[in-house]
Amino acid sequence: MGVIQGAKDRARAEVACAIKDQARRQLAAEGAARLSLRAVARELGMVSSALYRYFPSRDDLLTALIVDAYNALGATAEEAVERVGTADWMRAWSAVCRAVRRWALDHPHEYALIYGSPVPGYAAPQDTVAPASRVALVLLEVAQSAHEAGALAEPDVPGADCRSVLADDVRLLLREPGRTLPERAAPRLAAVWAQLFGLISFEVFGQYNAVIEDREALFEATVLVLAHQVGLRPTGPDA
Amino acid sequence: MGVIQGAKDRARAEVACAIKDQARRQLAAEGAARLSLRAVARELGMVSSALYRYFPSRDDLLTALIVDAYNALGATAEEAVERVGTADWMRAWSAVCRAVRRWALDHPHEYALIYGSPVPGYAAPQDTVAPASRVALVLLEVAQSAHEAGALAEPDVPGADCRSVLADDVRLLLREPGRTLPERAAPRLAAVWAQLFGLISFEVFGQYNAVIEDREALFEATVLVLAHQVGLRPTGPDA
DNA sequence: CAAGTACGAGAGCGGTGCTCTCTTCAAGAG
DNA sequence: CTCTTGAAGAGAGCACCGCTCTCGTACTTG
Repeated sequence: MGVIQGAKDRARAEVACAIKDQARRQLAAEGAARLSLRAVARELGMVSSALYRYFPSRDDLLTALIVDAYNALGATAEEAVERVGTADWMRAWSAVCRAVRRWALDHPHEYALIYGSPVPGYAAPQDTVAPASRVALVLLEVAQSAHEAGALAEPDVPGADCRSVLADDVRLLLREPGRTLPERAAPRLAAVWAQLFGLISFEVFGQYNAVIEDREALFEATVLVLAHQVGLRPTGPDA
Repeated sequence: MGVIQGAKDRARAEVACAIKDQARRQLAAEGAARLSLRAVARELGMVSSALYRYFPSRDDLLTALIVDAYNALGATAEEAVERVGTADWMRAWSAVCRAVRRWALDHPHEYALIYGSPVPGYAAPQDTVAPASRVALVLLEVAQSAHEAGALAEPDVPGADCRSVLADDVRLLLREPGRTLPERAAPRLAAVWAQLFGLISFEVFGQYNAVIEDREALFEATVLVLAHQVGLRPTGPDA
């Protein structure tokens, strides 16, 4: 087969896609816990055993959904930053955070799948790490552009920076061509990354019920604090 | 029956406790998804139907475990602050955060049960809200003691405070006798509360895999930033 | 002592993930 | 064009699950 895959492979990919779509629909309706292979097959007019030709187990189907969810969220974040550009880094920062929150609220079960309790096993399969890091990379890109403009401040809390916390993979990533962000800024960013999702998780998972009323206002305000924590300072008037 | 419950009630409570213990053991070993009523009953030498005399459904057993987990974590936080006192509020703040993180890392599946994806239904039962707020109340207590010492600073990020985000329940709580914390400090605290658990969740749920190596160092450093964000400033030399 | 009741056992229902076998059918090799 | 090979789906079946119902028993209570 050449660049154009044969009809058979195309059909196979289409069926796999239909299975994922139906599974995603059940996921959105009932949550990951109640997602059933048999129900998916039933809805698609197949018999349950046929489904195993495409996904070797329920966990593999879930993993595929996880990868898709990471990619959907990552694409959302990337689109947000593309739409506003990084010249005004404060605006870009807020736009990305807002887009991530919006996606999470619109897809609570998919969000729970990727940022809630890890459902299958305890170690995420290797093919989830790249999609999972897309949002973080977008945040890094915003910080990078601020740094290039010389507007990445040092933290104003003493002892907030710490050395040698980064894994080697990330250290290498930071040394890639085009990346000039100092290594000591990365831990701050990683912490803020986690804090951002903590904020969103509390809202999506209902921890703010009967505590916070106007969650959007709190989110918007806190996103500014997080930007400050990374070192971003209000964009100058020339932006 | 008087204050001392009859033998029958005592036996009933003991069996219910044994069921929860066994369930907790399976939870720790396999996770909430794989917790099975039949396996619990089998391990206890009963038949599965007998278990329904104590918990009307699997979800009810899970809810009981959730309440217990919230209480265990809450007690841990309370003990931490009792051990160091609130005179040195920075030390108290770090101690509480550290204790919560320690508990989470020691009980990952129980942590996932309460701060991961909500497993049963979407609305948490009413009897979980009080246990769930114990950690937040401890953090509030630390902030309160700093405020009494006149050491609760205003945020240094413009626009970080916002009005009318609090639910009425919390507003009432803040007006209880002995509570003098200004209402505008509460949203900051709520945001930091969520951010703290975001930090811990990323570590427990493996989001920091291949990203952050020395998670403890990053946590300790970030906890200081969070304290700063609440308004806590380093305790004076007279503490 | 008698009535009532809480408890455990057991069978059973419908559902699940997953495996195995069997048939069909279409693509590629000669 | 025939023949072979392999992939796809159907169906039965296994072990397990949550949950319900019934039935004997043992204990508490009036």
